[in-house]
Amino acid sequence: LDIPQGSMKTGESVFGLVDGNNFYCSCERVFNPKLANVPLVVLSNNDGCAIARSQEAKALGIRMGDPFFLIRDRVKANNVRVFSSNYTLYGDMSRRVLTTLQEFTPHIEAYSIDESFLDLSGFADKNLAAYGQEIRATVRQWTGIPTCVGIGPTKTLAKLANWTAKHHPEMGGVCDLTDSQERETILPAVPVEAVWGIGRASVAKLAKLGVRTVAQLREADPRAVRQSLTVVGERIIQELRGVSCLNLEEIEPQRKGMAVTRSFGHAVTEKTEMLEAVAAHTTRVAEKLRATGLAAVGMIVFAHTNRHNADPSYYGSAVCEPYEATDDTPELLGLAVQGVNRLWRDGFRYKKCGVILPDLVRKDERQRSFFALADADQAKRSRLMETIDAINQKWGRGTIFPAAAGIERNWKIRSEMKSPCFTTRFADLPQARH
DNA sequence: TCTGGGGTCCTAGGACCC
DNA sequence: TCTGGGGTCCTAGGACCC
Repeated sequence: LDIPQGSMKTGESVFGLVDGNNFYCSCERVFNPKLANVPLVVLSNNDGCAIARSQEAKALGIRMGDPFFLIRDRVKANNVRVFSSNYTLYGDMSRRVLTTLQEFTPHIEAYSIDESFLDLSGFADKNLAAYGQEIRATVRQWTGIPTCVGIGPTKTLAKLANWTAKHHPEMGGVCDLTDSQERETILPAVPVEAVWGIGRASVAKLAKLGVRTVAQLREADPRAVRQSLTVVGERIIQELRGVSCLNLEEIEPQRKGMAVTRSFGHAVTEKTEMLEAVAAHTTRVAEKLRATGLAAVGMIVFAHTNRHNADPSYYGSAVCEPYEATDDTPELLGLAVQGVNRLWRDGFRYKKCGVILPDLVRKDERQRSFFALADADQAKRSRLMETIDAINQKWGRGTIFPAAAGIERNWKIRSEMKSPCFTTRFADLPQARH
């Protein structure tokens, strides 16, 4: 059986998946008790779409990704509390949850901002469901974040267990699918779209094969499924059968690409504004590079118009390459300006722009070039960048920045309903009384 | 009568995730 | 007026090599 990625193990592995409930909404509730038990949504960047909804908001029929301006009436009528996203807060709360989970097992994969896989293999003689309850209760008490815990012999089954716990409140927030008898009662009732890795397109393809439930997918012929869902689909079947194909990734692999892209708060028609925005995004992505010890081999600058309206449409992009891989802000800014000059077309109403670094290398392993700056000059530039990063670290992001990134920033995203950074800024500390 | 065999690397596009 | 942002993986096909 040709199943790359990870080694195949059977039997003794046990995975736990801890997932924050409506995570961003829960973060907002931790420091604002008035938000308990009321409908609440958190919006995407630019206050565009609903990307997190409390149970009460879900009950009102507000769906993931609903554009805010389309649900505004329902929001008003039902007094739904609305927040712009506050990633500083959510990131810090995520870190607190992770720290708490480390009390329960040393082997953790931080899978996303609100989900972690736990290796529970050594706990097989314990009552796993009871251990799951202990985890939930501790995370709740120490961080204020409610979670659900799914447990299974493979990552895919742990994910499915988590889904089950979320959809069956009577289970108390924990579902253990390590027992195959338990799986027999649950899997036939779960629709195939609940499976990790099965999206819209795969649901349609599986329907043609007559596969609608998770139990049917597990019993399906792996070769037939591979025909339409590739090796990914075949791996899912094995995982559902309890054959582990996906390992716990405790060490974050080196990332392969990096990007900073944003919509504009208002349509941009002036090239100077576009240059500012691209420069600001480039400045940010360069900081991210240095924070991770990486350097960019190339850069794609892009800008495009609004695809949702009748404005004349234009998608522009330009590829730029430095002499050698770099993490230097001024050098990347030079490339970005080149990019804008090449892609800009007068007369369009631009909606979004961004900078993508598709190929990254470790800076200390980069291929050197004859044509780059001399080493002594590079060392000076590195010290300058280190100093700027240190100042911005100490006094807050954006304390000093290249003038090219603009002062007024009329193009900036909307973020009109943002909560304070309760846990990361002294000025924003929550008050117990006024 | 009528053109080999075995590779690698790169890219675009599709699909999926949170 | 108004619709997010940042990632990963897989495959097919083209280009190229000997």
